[in-house]
Amino acid sequence: MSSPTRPSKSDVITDFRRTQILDAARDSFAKHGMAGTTVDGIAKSAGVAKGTVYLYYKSKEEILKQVLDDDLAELEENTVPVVTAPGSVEEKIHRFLVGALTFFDQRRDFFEQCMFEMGADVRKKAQQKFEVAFTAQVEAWRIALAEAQHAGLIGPSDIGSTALMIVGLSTGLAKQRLRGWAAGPIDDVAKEASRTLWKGLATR
Amino acid sequence: MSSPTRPSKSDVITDFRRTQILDAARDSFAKHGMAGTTVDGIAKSAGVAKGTVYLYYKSKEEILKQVLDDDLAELEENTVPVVTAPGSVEEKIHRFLVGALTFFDQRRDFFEQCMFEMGADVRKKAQQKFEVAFTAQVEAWRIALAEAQHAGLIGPSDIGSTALMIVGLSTGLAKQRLRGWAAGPIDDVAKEASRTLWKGLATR
Amino acid sequence: MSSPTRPSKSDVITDFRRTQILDAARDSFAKHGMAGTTVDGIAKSAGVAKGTVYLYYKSKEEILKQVLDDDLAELEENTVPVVTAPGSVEEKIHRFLVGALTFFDQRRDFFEQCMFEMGADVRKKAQQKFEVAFTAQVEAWRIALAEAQHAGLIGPSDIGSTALMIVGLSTGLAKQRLRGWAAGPIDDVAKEASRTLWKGLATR
Amino acid sequence: MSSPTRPSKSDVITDFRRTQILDAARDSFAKHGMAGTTVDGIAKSAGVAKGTVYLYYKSKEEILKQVLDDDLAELEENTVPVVTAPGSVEEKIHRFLVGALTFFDQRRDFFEQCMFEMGADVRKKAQQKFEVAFTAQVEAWRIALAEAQHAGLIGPSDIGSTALMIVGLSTGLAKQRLRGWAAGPIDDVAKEASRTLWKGLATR
DNA sequence: AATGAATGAGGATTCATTCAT
DNA sequence: CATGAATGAATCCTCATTCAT
Repeated sequence: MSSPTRPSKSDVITDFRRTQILDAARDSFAKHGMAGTTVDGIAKSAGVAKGTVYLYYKSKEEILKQVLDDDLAELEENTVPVVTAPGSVEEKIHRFLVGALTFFDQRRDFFEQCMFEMGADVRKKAQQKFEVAFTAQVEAWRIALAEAQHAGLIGPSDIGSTALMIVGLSTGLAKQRLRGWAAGPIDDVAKEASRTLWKGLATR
Repeated sequence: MSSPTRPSKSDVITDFRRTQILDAARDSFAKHGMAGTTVDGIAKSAGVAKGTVYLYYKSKEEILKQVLDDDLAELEENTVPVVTAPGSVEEKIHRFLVGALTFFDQRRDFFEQCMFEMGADVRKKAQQKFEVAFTAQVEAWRIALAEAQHAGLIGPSDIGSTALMIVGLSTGLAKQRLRGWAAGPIDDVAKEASRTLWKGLATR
Repeated sequence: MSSPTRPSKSDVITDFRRTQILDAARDSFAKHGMAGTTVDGIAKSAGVAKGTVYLYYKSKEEILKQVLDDDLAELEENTVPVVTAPGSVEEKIHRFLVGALTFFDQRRDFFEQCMFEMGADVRKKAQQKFEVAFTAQVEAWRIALAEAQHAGLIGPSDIGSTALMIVGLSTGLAKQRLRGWAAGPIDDVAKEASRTLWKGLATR
Repeated sequence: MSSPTRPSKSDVITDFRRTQILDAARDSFAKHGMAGTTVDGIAKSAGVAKGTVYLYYKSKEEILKQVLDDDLAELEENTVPVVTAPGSVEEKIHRFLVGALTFFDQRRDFFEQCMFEMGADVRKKAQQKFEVAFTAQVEAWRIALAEAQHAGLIGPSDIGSTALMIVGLSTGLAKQRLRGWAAGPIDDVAKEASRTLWKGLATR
């Protein structure tokens, strides 16, 4: 009596396997980098045979692609809505930075090691995806800033440049933390930065 | 009438070869990444035989190390002195951003592709070097900001956080440009950002 | 109704492959020496791919080590028991020489070419193994000679020196044959030598 | 007023260089084996440039060939005359063993590592040379033993086998010492062995 | 005669991918 | 579905030899 919405058993297994493999892969990519990761290693970590990996993913690069896809989707979820959601610009900046830094803090190892290690063709695709997330962020900020400007809350700065600046700041701060060059509670960093930026942007 | 300071002919050749190889390597690293770069390819680009490469560098990784060393030294030269040099904080921020963005714009391909692709051990060393440049930048900013605060020019912000913020902003903006997600004259970006930041920091 | 002692199919395959590779390797070592032997060549002789060789042995040197191990075990089996077994000293000398010479005659090519060609570290281990075989032989002779002396069968010679002499003679004669400098039935050589030695050693 | 017998200056230099290189080579062959010896290493030890080595020897193998030639000539000088020289058979055996063992003791490292490491073609030539030395020894013994037999000093043994036996014994004992499996004063070993052999051979 | 920079053939080893079981 | 043995292309590195200076 299976309905179309109820996942079949094989669907469940497939999902399970894909997750198993993906998690193992993310781990290994994080620890050893793309080049340092072997399919054999992924398989062993995932507790399956090497051949099984190829039942679920066409190639090593496809696995990396999938890991990136998933992670970038999460990044977007963590950062775009908070800009769109109601609140003051300062609050938005604060929430945005918290979202971005939290995400990168969690994915620290992975991004530290793998973000740029893929082969030429995959890299292109991956970067297109990064760009999508990035663009979404910038776009959200453009809208939010335009509204604020229209409401007379912020001065006559260039909206586009400012949006890039905020997003760029989030990336730069995230990287400091990824590298271990800066630490401390995310909230403190976000507070300080959002206060300064807001003061720099506000009408008065 | 050669003096002891005049480089011998073999020194000249050695320098020439090392440069030849390093340039070819930087190029290939930029185009194909560390993993995608073959020693044979470097040799061919440099117009020498494979064996010759090994006369000047003992391994592929050593070449990458050297490229990084050189580039990071240049980054430091481009960014730290301008913070130390006299001028208003706004000017300093502006010059700092210009220096950093210019550097990364020039090295665009290389950093886009290679910065994080080396093997585990080399990566560690490379990151230590990155950290040196980073620390030097932050330190220069700490000093400059402390002076400005002491002179009553900037408000009661946390000096450390602010230094990290400025440096982080430079990295983040640089990356946008490396990825091709943002373009336009460096000077415009730097002007906009330095103005906003200064307004956010200034006493009044 | 398979019992636990029945080798699994994969065990059989593993054994088969290892033997296949080892035989091909022994051959190649014999024909071309360690340096002149390529893994590719071994693989081709064994009828497998290069990579397969590395599934069963982790390096070329390990293969050589294994060949040596096997052969030395055989040498010991061929020479030590015959000294321990009952019989007159003359008979023992005779059987001992026959055992040693037969062994070397069979392994002629291998020993002719490879015995000393391995890398510094492997060589050390190999020689330790040679020493084990050698020591076992000498020890067996010490015991046999001491018994004979105690029984008043042989004169007051130095047991240790005599043991070394017998073993040394076997090696020396074997080498003559390996090199092709001396031929003829093993039995004749052994008879003549054992007679002379026995006369030299006997009480009267 | 140079005479044809007076070596020209360039002859002296040539001789000097060849000796320099040969000594360095013998050393390196002894320490690292044929495969482990690099022409660069030989050159450095000899204090000349790599190219210079090729002015005096056509190839690495030729150097090895020369080292072997020299050493085997020395071996022959140390062993054959003492058999031919007047004296009792026991004395001859004793002197012969002393000569052979002394030679190998001195050349220990070299023979330990190199004797069998050359490429197929060189090996053939080298072994022909070994055979010459070997044959000379056996021949000398044949003559000496025939004389002794004719003089009624030794029993009705087979002269040929006995000659091989003596020479084989010298090789075997030498190898024990090369490997470090047996030590002690050469003279003791030689005395014990010559006494036993002589007793085994003597008419009564 | 002497040098040593340059060469490039050659070989060991790794690992992504396939496929018979 | 799952396995893992087999494959062989790909790549780093060494070193004997040559040759312009």
